[in-house]
Amino acid sequence: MSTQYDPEAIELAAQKHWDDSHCFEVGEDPDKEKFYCLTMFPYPSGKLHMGHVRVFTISDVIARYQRLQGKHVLHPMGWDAFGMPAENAAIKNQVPPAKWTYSNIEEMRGQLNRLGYGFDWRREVTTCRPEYYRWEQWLFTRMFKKGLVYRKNSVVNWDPVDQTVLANEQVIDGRGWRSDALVERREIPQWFMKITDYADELLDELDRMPGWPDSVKTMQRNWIGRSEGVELSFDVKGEDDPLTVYTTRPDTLFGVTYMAVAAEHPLATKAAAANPDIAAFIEDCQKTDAAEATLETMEKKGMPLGISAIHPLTGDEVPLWVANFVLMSYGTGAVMAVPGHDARDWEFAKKHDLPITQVIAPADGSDIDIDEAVYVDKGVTVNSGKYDGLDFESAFNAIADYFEETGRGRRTINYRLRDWGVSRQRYWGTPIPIIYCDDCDAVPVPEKDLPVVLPEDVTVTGAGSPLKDMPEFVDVACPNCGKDARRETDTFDTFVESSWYFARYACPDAADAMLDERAAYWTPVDQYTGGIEHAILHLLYSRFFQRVMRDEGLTDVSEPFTNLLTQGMVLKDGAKMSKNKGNTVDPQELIDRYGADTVRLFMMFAAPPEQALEWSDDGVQGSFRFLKRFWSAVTDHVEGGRAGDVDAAALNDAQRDLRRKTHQTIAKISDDIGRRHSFNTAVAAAMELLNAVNKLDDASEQGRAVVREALEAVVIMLSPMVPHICHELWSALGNESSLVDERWPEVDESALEMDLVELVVQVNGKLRGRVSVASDADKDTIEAAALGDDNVQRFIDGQAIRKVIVVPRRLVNVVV
RNA sequence: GCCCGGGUGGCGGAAUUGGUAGACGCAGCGGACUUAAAAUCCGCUUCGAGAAAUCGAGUACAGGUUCAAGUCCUGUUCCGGGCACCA
Repeated sequence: MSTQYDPEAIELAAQKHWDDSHCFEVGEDPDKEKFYCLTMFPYPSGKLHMGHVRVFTISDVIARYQRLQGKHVLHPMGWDAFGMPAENAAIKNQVPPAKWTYSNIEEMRGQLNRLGYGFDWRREVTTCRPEYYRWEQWLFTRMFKKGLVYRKNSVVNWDPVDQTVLANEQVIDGRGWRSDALVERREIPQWFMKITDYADELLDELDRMPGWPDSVKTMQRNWIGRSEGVELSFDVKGEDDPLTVYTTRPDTLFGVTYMAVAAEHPLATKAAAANPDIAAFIEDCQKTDAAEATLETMEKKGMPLGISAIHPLTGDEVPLWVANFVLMSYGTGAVMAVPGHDARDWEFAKKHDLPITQVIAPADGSDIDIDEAVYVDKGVTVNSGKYDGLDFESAFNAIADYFEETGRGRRTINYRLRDWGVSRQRYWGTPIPIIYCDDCDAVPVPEKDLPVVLPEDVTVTGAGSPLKDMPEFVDVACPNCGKDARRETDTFDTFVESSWYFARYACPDAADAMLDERAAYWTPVDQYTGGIEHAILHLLYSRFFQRVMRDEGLTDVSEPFTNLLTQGMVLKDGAKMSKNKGNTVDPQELIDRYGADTVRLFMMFAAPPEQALEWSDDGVQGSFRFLKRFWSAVTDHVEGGRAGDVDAAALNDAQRDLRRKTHQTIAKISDDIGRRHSFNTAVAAAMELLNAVNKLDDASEQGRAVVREALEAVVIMLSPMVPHICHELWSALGNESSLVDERWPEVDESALEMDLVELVVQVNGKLRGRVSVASDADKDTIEAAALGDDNVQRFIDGQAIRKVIVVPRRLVNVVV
């Protein structure tokens, strides 16, 4: 064999071997323990970027590791193929989105193969294909029949110049990205899915998901935002209907000094009709984009409506304001303001000179000045009439009881979570399978007429969906009454496609059903890997869809992803790699120069998977250098012929030390990959072992035997990260088998035993010496040895020893 | 603004359950090999003092708990992710 490490030759040979043996194509085998390893599928944007390489390598490492553990591993790949970039490319280059997308997929599939990922390509799923999206349309019509979808008006960003709806991403500093016009909020009818019907289940189940990071579970809990509160009615002077507000702090009710409604609220609309200033203010409120971050960070503005509500307990008049920070989409679109005990209300009251009343006092009796600082903690009620002197819970219950008894309010549970708006005014997406008839209203497309196929031969101009100008698409007979009717031209949010693709991989060719019995074998996903940026939306929508599919009888599984790994971004010069910033590194160039294994190794070694990874050209060099050392360590060894087996009883000290290191390393790497997903430390441990192998200059029979044992272990254990070089070295070591069919090495506990251990000795917590003691030495022996150290005695310096703390096999701390 | 992370040598990072701060690698410095360069190999490498032994300081900042804190607690600060139409 060649002594020169030639990555391209060995990588192409290894890839050919995997292809020819079809080793990554898996069927269902009920006798084997299955492991479904999945990565978030990519949007086919053109070429692979470093973020892709990172996430797919992590996933491939886990998949290959689990296979070496003897599991039956499914590792599929597909394409999240609908989305805005295809339309943007279409406008720019005059290429139909479909054509652009399919050619990107071809390019990227080739790159994935060159990186040596062990995907089962027979299961490839492409979401823009009718065979895929027809089932999503089908499920939507089932949800329609169950009342799980509905249509209502909701807010979009409107570009008044381009006369088109903009995504939040297309709004830059409140202006349209092409027209530069000030964006307006506008309401249009859109379809919604009732994810709120599942809010409690989605929330409660988080407590039983040990395989997810706590941070993601916390984010989802906060996003769902379940709160227990009270709905209260305030009479409004001159109005028949009362104004209803929701509060989680009814204990502060006596502190209400004003109320505020959203700009879209009917009371505001009514007041605007009579007052041009208010009308102007409301119009001004519309001149902003719809993103919550914008609303929350912009200057809090408001205006009195000139009408008053009546405080339900005191009978006082409370002025009504319209304010830009009240959201029509949350709660009732109106809030009661308690400036003494709510930070935002306090600031607003200060600014507009509204009264601030203290109605809660600190429970510890300390004094506060409510004019100086807001007090938001729970405490004891004051200035609250007959409700004075109550703690939070008593006040909450007393006031809630009063409102329920008088029929003016009720205890209620509120969610921050809103129903999922799935309509998009875009072309390149799944057509929403609805037909509008003047007589029958919105009618779902019957199952026999599915899929509603998206025409692919179109010209995209950027001014609205081209579907609107295609009578052959739009004009259709009502499935109910046969009258002339119009097809919906909006398409689904692309999150709909990504909310169930993981299940479809189990049975991508199922022609008669969304899922078949193969899904029961493979789902749920055992290990899901993807970007932390998907911590809420994609992962929550998928959990919702899984339950919708369950309730449709398609599966018994409720939670789609048992274990979740969220990987960090790839940065260069401290910023995310992106075309905009011009700081991208093309993975293909590095593959051409160093080979796929070097790129994979650097990705795994440079940072733990959850953290951001700082790109380093020098670091890539280092990974390449390591692989060259690895290559020559093995090829040098096999030049001496195949070494025999280890005879543990015949080893000298140096041989025993290396063998101990080998088995310590097996234990460490197994734990690092299998449990901790700490790939960087696993690689470091393999490097250390290889350094130790290179230091042992011993051509004796047992010397070569312990080296072979170490090298074989390293070859197997590094193979998930650098599969090609390991494939080649495995056969170089004289093995007939294919490495992918091997088993992970086992720890020989007897090799780990040690006679002596080194302990650290501290005096008052500071390191002052080291002692070697027998590994089974008792506390007194250890103490005596520690006190016998010269430097330790120097620091004790005759002072009285107050305490000696002995931590077995670690340290001794002498407290004087 | 709100929610979730993170901050450790010149750099990426390690320290897994509160117990030796800096594993492993990069860069740098010194040496070997070479006519020379590249490649490779060996040694040193947190900062300060010292010939050395060793000592002092040190994990964003300010406090606290503990025999012992990078790790736990309180407050601050900076950076990143998400905020419902980017994917």
